[in-house]
Amino acid sequence: MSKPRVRFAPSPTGSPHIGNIRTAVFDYLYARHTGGAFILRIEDTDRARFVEGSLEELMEGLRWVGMQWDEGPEVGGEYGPYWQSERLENYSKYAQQLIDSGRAYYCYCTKERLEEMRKGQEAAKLPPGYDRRCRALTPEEREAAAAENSNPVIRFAMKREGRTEFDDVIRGRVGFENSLQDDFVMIKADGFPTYHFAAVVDDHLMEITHVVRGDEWISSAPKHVQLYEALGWEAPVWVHPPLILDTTGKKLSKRSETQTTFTYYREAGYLPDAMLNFLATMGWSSGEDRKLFSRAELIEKFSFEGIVNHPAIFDLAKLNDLNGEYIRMMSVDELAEMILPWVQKAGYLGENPTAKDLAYIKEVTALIQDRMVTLGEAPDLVSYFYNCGFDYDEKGIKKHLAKDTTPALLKAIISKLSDVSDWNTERIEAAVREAGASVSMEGGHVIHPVRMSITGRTWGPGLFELMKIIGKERCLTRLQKAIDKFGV
RNA sequence: GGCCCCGUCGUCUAGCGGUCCAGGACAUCGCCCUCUCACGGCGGAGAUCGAGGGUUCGAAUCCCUUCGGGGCUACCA
Repeated sequence: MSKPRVRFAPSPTGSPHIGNIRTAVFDYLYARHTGGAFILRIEDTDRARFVEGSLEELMEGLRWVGMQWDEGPEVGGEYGPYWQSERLENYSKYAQQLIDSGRAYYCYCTKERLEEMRKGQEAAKLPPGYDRRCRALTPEEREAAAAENSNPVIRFAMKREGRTEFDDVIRGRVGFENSLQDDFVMIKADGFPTYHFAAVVDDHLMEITHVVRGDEWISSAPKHVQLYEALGWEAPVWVHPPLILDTTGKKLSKRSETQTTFTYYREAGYLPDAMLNFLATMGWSSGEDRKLFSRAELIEKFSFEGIVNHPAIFDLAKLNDLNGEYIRMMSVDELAEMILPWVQKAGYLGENPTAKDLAYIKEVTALIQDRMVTLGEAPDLVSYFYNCGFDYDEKGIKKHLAKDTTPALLKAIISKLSDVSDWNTERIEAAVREAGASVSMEGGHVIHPVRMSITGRTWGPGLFELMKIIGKERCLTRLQKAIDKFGV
């Protein structure tokens, strides 16, 4: 048997959707697992909904998670073009073939008539659908209709009797009553094909072996199955993974509270591997009690059979947990490198950091690594290592600085610290504790005021480690500043 | 409304007739570590497997019914 060929076929109608990307993950994993081809095909058949730049955003997103397609835009391939808008001849050719064989027909009904018809059906509580008025026109009737409407659409003549059944890898055997099916439009009045027709023609021409698409498509699968039949083509294997739902249990949409734009997660500082891990394990399970999977493991273990048959609710908390895990798995050097652009964007470092800057950011990174969930948090976590003009936490001031014991304590600490010549954590700690003891204070009572003075915060990395990195001079300055500011 | 799909802790899931009075992970709570916050370690609470009937010596696992949720129902994908 030849190698599988799967395709991810998005429409460039807006920012890539996280649900679609999850489907792409399944495509990608399956292709890599089997050594098959992962194809990117652009379904730009709806000219009205086309959004400039969305294809670029999508490709950038796919590459960001490391899902490079083997055929498609920018990489080419033997089955191109990979834009449906450039494959129009194919659709008219096969549409004509279907008309000739009696399985498709021109429909001259106007939108107005269609709307009226629908209203009537609604009022009569009948299932909506085209009434097939143009399905069996006599030559005379056709001529008359053509005179009225010179821009007919082409409809597919669905079977009127029996059932259309097919096997879905995830659902098993699924069947639909033919009498309930609609004679859908294959070619629109503007000459462009609809999804149903274009996808079938292209999947066949591109020799797609497995059609993987969201569950929302399963009810239109009979159209596709009948199309394959009518064209005399062998249908692909159908795979309809369940949808991803928002926290209210509805299909993810722009209206959902959950961020549905894939790009958002990249910009928020989630890691590609964490994202891949998260997406892959939402709706798919290897059967093991495990949450961390490397890309290689995912590829090795993936199978369609492991896809569950029920929808999953998008859980940000889980993504956050995974991202934290991936951040902690990185070496300090790697992490520092990833953090760098964020710190630069925040203005803490310039375009061309010096070797000293780089060494410094590594030291800082080591201290914040365990506390970081997303890269996007880096600027905040890192701020007081660069910026001396920070604000002080209000509650912290009340609790640790606005006390009459504060000035004496901080003065004692400045004095002790000034004598430290070898600025390392042991010496700093000793000095701070000794200074505290000299004014009869210890533990948190001395450490918290110092932390507040030096970072403006009540929490953070170990005080002495952080002081070591910030340096003696800046520490002393900040302590003095706190005395001036909060000393009574 | 009609058609189709789905239904195990709050969430993601394991489970394929007995080893399950249901396991793991996230979230949550408590304890330990500790200068705080994290990390880490330990522990707790949390699912009568949507409900009701069968089948069977035995069911989360098989069958039927029922309820609930979702998807589709365009000259959008």
